[in-house]
Amino acid sequence: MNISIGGLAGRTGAKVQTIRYYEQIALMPEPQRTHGGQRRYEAGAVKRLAFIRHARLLGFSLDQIRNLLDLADHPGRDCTSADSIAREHLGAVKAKIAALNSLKKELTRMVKTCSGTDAAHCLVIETLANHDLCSSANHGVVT
Amino acid sequence: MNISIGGLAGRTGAKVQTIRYYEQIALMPEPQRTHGGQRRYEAGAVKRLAFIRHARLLGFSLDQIRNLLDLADHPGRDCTSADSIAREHLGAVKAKIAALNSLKKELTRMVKTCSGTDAAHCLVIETLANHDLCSSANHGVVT
DNA sequence: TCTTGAACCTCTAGTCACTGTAGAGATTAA
DNA sequence: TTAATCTCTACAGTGACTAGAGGTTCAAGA
Repeated sequence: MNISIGGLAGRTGAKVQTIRYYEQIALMPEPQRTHGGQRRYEAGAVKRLAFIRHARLLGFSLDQIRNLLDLADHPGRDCTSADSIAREHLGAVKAKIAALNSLKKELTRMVKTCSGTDAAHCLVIETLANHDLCSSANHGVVT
Repeated sequence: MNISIGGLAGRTGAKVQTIRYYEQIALMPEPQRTHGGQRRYEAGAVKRLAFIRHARLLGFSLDQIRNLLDLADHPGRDCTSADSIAREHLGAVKAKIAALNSLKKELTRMVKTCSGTDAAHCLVIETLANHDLCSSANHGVVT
């Protein structure tokens, strides 16, 4: 193996800077260096980074990923906490979907009725200015 | 009127620090001050801040809100751009919902089959380690 | 009028997960 | 050998706030 940081980036889809960042926050271990100071990675690094990127794509936070990696590094350990991290995240995703759906409804109502004339009679602006025109108790999402 | 920053916060649900932040980025105008230097707000400030908070609840960015406020300040102007800001935002919300739904599917599959034993056979960890076990082409969301 | 304590002030730094830049040095292919 | 490409460190910036330190002002009660 012994690939450069660019090679690792190419293999995993992560950016070079992102890899260095992961090393900085100790999510990736410090690799060996060449005589000239450049990083050289083993096969294990590709696996680990792929794990991280995949978990990021699924929306896990780096802190959650840190815990998941810790578990992955110790195969004998009880995996209940991995399960609960995933369940917790699933719950958050579901909540976000619900909030966004209520948002969508509101926005659709706002947009549908805009006649596109002057701002004085624009429903978009009017709705925003006047909370009563809106059914939003609280969408609970700030995107 | 002539209320303090705390009074304004109480009336709108914004935090005191947030109001000062909005002033700093020129989203809220600089209010009058008491002899001792404390902020005192007129009724217009309550309206404007309510507009901002409402728009934030609906997920608009501060930049979008800046544009919307500009339109609200000029009632004679054409409101097409307000409409298009709202439409654009609606599109983003819809896209996010779609991405989160595909995420939810994936996570549900991951979580459902976890037997809760040791990490060596944990599907959560296995799925993350092995991209092939996962149907995610790209969920497109990083939450 | 004086005292008290809650609310206010400014300023700075931190959050999350990166991304981008500058200027210098290392490596590789022709 | 030289040019092109890659990599290095260090730091600033993103969005939308939030938190804290350390000091000042205001309004209400005695």
